[in-house]
Amino acid sequence: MELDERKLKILQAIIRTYLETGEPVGSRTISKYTDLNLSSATIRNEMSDLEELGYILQPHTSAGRIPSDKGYRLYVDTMLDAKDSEIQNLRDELEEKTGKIDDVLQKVARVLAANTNYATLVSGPRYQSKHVKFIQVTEVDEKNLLVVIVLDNNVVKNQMIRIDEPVEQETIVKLNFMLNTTLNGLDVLEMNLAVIQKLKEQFDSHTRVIDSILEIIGKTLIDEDDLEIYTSGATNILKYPELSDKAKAAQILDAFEEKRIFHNWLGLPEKGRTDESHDIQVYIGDETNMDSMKDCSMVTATYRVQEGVYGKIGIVGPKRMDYDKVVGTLNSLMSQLDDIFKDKN
Amino acid sequence: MELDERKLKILQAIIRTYLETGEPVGSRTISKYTDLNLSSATIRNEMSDLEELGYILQPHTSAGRIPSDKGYRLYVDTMLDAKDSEIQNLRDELEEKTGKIDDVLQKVARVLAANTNYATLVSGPRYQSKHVKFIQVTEVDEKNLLVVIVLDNNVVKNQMIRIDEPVEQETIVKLNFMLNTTLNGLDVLEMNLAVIQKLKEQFDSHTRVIDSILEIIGKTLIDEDDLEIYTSGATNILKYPELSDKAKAAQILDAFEEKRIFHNWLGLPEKGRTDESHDIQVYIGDETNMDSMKDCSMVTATYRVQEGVYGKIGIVGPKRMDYDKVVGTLNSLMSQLDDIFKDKN
DNA sequence: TGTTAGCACTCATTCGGGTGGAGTGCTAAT
DNA sequence: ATTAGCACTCCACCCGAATGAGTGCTAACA
Repeated sequence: MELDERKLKILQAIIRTYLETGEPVGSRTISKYTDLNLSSATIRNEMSDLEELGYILQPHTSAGRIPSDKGYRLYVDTMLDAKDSEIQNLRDELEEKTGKIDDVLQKVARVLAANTNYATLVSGPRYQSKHVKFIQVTEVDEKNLLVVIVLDNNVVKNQMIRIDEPVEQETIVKLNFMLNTTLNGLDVLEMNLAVIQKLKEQFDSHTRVIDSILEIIGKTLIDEDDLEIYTSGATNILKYPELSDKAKAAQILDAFEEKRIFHNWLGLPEKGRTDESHDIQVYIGDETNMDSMKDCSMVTATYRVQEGVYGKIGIVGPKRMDYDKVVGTLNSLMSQLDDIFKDKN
Repeated sequence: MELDERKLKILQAIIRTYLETGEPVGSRTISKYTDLNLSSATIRNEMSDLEELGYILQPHTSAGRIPSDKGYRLYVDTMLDAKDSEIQNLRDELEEKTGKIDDVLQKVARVLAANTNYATLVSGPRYQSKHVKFIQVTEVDEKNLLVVIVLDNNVVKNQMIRIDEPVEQETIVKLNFMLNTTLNGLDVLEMNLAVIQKLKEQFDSHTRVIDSILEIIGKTLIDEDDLEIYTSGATNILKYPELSDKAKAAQILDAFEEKRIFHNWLGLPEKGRTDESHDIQVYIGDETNMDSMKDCSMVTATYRVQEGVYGKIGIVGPKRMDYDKVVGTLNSLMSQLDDIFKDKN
């Protein structure tokens, strides 16, 4: 059996209708809905075929059909028109850019959630490789040294170090010089034992301080944890009856609270259709690879702050989410985000 | 009519039973439950009185009684035994103190939620007054200056400033000296125009830089927003049928997502019974002053990191939450937290 | 006078049967 | 190949009866 033109049209009609109503759709509805002018009986036959092909399924005999994951997949891959999104200019709402990128991202999540009525998440930008650009150790008072590290992506990290005995000013100056000359531009991998040994030798009287500093640098460079994820509108999922039974809702909401679960999301493989411009991906059900999301779909996009620095945006909703609108909205948003980040650099 | 001994006992029995079952409790149940050996009829009479006094209410005729807010209040104020909490040593779980206070607090929230089956929130420590202890401006590269500010509570803030033209090393040294001598120890209120004017005069060629720095300092000192609130176990509320209908649940969960709502919580007045040791407060229903919490109760405690630096811990659950256990758990936790923070200083 | 047994009454919940409607699959006619 | 018609299935809903927990009241009792 083949998926001919007509079957496609019917499948599309089924999915469209189901997206709207959230209820199983029957042959009569489709028979009226389409421009095919077919009787419900014919539709029934076709539906029977579509079911056999795995694109739709019946919750129980004598109920209408609902799209299967395979059906959604086909729909997303081949049937979305890239129609203009009717979303208003998000930019206005983002315009008061406080300069802090995390505020912007949190706001993006919020705006997106408000606009789509789905749950959203936005990951902070990830830097592909981090190098030390600048290190500075300063004495704050007799008991505290402050270590400031600037990475080549202009991210600044700092940490206090407690010291037992005061360190002379001169030593600090020397230390700074040494640190900057030896470590500058180095990746964490390149800070091998030889380099470290060399440093320690020079300051054998302050090994504890050096140790602390190296530890901080290490942490800073490999820190995976501090990858922020901003979320918004998690409770939107309660709006969709098929997700709002207690067990399912708790599972999904937990995921949004315990954002850690989404960390692996950042590494999800590309799946099916890739939107030319903004890397928009759709994951349906199990494709998300997250058990808690198995009843959801997720649309993601990637934004770039600058070359090699990117983050992701995700929208989570029921499988019957309005893919068309979401993709449109994301496209529009991404363009605007690009602009905003461009302005910044 | 007076609240005599017997009425109290009956009220207590009603509340205890209701806390367990979550369902209206009838006269017969109480008649069996108590050691009073009274018939259900007598209990009924007493209940009728208690209702008239406002301590309990009937959801509808011919249902049992449930405690009113006033009833809970009385219960919490006078009937809690300070029995030892059976909670295991939380400290073990917190022991791997990563040194970062926010990690510790997030963990506290998590442990607490797991132990109580309620939703928890923990506010980051708040500093009563902030003064500048140390400022440093450094040139990171030709286009960027880095401003590092250390407050007297050892909180470090930093921000980059873009500059159009390079600033000579000498100027920076001078600038640092000036900033530290003029601003050191000052509160934001004390940085009046005179001080600012003086600074600007000295560096009239770099007013833009000075402006940026002052702006950053200002923001740092009055920053209210960066008061972090950590939450955990929000979805626990779905476990309680009386809270898990869609509208209510969404409202409460929203509050936990949009943590901002809890900001005013930090300023809630003391209410009723104050636990001697750890400032444990119970807010019932509207007492929380948050509309979204009107069907919940909230137990809060205050922890102190050091003199004048404190934060709050809150537990949110249904009104029929197990106050006894929660207060016990909090007490135990607070002692352990105190120790942990003591170690740190 | 406080306590209790008994009784009539209320009201939420539950359960089963009946009904309507939506939908299907099959068959026969076009 | 399409369609009309029909029998059949099954969910959803409504209704009414039964259930049962609980109350308030009254009258009797110690």
